[in-house]
Amino acid sequence: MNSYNPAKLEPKWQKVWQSKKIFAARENANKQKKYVLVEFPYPSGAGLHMGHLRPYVAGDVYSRYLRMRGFEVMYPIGWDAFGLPAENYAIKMGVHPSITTKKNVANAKKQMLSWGLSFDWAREINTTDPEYYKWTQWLFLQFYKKGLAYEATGLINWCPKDKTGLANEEVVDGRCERCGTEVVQKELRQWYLKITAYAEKLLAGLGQLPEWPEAVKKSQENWIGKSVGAEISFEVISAGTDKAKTNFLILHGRNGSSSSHAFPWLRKSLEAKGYKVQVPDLPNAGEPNDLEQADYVAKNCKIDENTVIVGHSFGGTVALRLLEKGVRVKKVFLLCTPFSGKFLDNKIRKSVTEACKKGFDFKRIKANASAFGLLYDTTDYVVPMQDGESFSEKLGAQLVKIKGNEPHLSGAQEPEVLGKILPSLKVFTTRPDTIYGATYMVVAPEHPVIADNQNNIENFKEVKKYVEAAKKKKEMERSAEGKAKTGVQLKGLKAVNPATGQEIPVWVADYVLWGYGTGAIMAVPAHDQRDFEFAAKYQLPVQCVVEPVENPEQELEDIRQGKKCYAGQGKVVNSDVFDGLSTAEAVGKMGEAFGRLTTQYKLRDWVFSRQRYWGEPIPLIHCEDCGVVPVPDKDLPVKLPPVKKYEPTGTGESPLAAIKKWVKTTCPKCKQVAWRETNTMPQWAGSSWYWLRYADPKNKSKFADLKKLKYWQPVDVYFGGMEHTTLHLLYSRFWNLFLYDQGLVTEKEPYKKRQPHGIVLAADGEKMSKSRGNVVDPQVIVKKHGADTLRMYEMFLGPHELMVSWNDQGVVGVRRFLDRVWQWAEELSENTKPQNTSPKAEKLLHRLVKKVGEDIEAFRFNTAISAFMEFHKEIKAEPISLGAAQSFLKLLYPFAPHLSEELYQRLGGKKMLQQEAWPEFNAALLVDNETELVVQVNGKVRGKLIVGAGEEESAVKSKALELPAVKQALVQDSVKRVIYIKGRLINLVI
RNA sequence: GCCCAGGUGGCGGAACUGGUAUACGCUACAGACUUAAAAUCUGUCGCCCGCAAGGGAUUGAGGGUUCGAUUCCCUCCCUGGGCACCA
Repeated sequence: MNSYNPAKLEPKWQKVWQSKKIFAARENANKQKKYVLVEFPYPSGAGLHMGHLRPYVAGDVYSRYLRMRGFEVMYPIGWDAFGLPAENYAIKMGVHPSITTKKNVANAKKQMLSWGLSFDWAREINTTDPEYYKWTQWLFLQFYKKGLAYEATGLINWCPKDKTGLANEEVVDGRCERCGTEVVQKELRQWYLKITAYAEKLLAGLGQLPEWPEAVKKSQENWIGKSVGAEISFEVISAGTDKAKTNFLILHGRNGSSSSHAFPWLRKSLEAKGYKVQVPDLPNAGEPNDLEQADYVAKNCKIDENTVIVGHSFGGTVALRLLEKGVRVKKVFLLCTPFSGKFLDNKIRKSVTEACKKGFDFKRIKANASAFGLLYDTTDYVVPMQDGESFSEKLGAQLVKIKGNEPHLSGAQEPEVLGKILPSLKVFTTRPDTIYGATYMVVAPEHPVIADNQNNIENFKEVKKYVEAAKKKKEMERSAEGKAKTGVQLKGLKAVNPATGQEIPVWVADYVLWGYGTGAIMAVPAHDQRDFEFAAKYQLPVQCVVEPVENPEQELEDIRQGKKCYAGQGKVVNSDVFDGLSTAEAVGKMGEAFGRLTTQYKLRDWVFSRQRYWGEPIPLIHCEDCGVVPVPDKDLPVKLPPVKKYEPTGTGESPLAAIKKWVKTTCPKCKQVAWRETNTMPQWAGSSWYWLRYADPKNKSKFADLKKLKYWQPVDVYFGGMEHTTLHLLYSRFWNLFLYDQGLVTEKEPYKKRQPHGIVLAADGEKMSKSRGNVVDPQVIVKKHGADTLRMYEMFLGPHELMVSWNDQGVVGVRRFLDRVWQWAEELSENTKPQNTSPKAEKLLHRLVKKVGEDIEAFRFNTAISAFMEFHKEIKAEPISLGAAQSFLKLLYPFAPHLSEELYQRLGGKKMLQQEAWPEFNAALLVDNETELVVQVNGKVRGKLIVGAGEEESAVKSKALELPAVKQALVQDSVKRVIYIKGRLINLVI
């Protein structure tokens, strides 16, 4: 008899399986498909660890099981190989990351093969392979072409150690998710993916994923952070003087007049607020001349340094000519003013185009006004948005895109315009129903209203000091201080509560975040805990406008008097015509009355560029004339050039920027000299679509063939870790939803079921780490006990989704079990006399078939393994037929494939186990005809009875009453009630 | 603070839909085999009282529903994870 020698037989079967390609997946129209996915690893120098093993083995057990159940199973694997470790190694040792990667991949693959994983290696992919990242780049360009990839300069999270920008999702507790270095804010030009455009779809999609764990869905929901409320503008005035001095000059456009468009309404609205307004009728409005009109205005209107010019369309051109002439004003608003002289409707407007062609002296213009406002209509069909962008660049002013009541902002009323031209603070609130209780306003330290009003803020020095201190505070410190709120009043500024008309103070405080909503709030101390604390500290007034409906009288009095904050729902009071409404009704009504209803998300756009070498180059070209131009499909991939130094510059430029020869290229549009984008993509890029590539990994003309995608999509089960919930899992859903909208994939949601797994801790209950010296190397276990033991113990440790502690001593339990199975089967194989399975063994086997099948489908691997052990203990001395023993091996196969395969052959199996069918169970055999029944008196166990399965209550009762223990218990009382559960128990109640 | 898991022997954990709590494995102890040890096999093994037969309490704590609760409900405590001054 041979003894069990996994070191010998495991490599043998691994070779056979590979050579016979029994794990290859094909598009087979006659079979139902199953797509089992595990997160592909980063091939690190340290090799794969226990954390990788857990999901991979789970996926393997499941895949092998499904194949035996007759499904066409795809279980693919690949390498997420861009990333910092290889790059950092390159910096240190000068070895190209691709070499390190290749070496590490070879090693990890060896490990995977040694674990007996049934991957389809023909579909292996590698994100660093140009044939792969060609399509990552191509997909990026699809985003770009749809306006979902954009370049912007802004404060971003910057890791000083890795010297690169990070996405919001990569910052954990103010530290770099990868290296733990404290993240700083840095002003940089970056590429963004507009994931916010998909916030609603990403949220709604969660509702269509019943097989996802609640925890994962909740977490994504939190991260997206939707809140419904209203945006409301509060007019801002500077104390006393300013309002009287400011005056408005409104200039109409071509074919306009003082009585056309929204001009009469605007005049009335402004005058009602106490401003002086001039709206001249300009000469030759039909075919206007900008210079002539500017002269006319200069002669006929009163203009001083407190004048705000509002120029609509061509009126804006006239306004700029006025400044060129040397007229000094306070501010100029350009409303849909043309720049290029080209129009969206392609009509000819000769006078306008000619005026544009003259160009502008922006230096002079900028010198003659202290501020510019650019208001452009998103529904305009005449003046392109591009014109607004051009002005924005030339004037250094922010372009504000609004949606007018009529296109080209030509409605009879344009409230959005009014809101913008009056100095105002916009707030977002989820409680517009409490607006009558807004007794002060707070802006974030970064809010531009502070810099804009430098001259109007009396205590500007103090404010500036506060703002600078706040900016220095790291995120960490802000939260470490807890809820202690600080702030400074902007003295000299007042806001007007649009509901009450009252003037209220404006404060700056860092409890208001620049990154959320509008960076400004209306503070309602009576009904918001944070505002209440702040008001208490700085003695600001508290005005109760909501009363709870059900609270006891005592508390109600405190709330009414503003002594207590009440943030709940209730009845609206002290709110004029809205009194008596429920807060729920009032949210909508008051939101619409004083602003507009809108929705906010916590989700931020995804910072998509990294200033590092080892990533996919962003396939864009910067041309002086054509702007940003995508690299044509035929020129993809943009390959990483060889470099001498991998070190990031640290200035915010990627190491690629130093490769002059590579950077310099020609513009695909105009063939002039142009420059390549030197940023690379984040590591998340390659994994945002990899599961699609598996369906068609060798395709040279497409990222994946739609027919093949249709067969394989969606992923049926995706095994992976909790740590990717708001990273990879969110990002890849975003890419998939986008591709779905482009008709490039067939499913809205990529993963039908998500199966998370608990992390594997060391024996000491700590995380495995080199520094703690508690790492268990899977290869050591393979060497000592074999892969089958490793796999089974890993599964046996505990429920797949819970965290478990590896215990080296525990491994032997599984090893002993496999040893016993081996002995048992060997003895059977040597027994030449055929025998019949005993009824007991037969019954237990059928139970095992049912149990193991159910457990695998529910990913309860640990209890399936217990069942094997129990079964084996029970039957090892029973007579058993060859067929029954083979069935047992079929069940064991997904867990311990090598041992099962070997023994199956020795017991006369003809095919590979993977090609055999999963055993069926006979339901009739599962029923017991005699059962052990528990006899209880008042719920306490007093004895046991063996009775027939169908036995009636009366018969069981009389048998039960005969039991001595029952008799003893019944000495003094009589049975009042009998509860009889067939096959379970009889309970005598006395 | 909010949301989501979870809390069962010395340890990892099991228990279907409310029906014998502690399956399976580890550890420990005893025995067999051995010159001896390892390996293997057999047995014992949650707690308290008891020589034993037997009895009692017990699934984080307290309360409730029920003939019966690890399981359902309420309050609280603890551990892990997520979000966190999100207006």
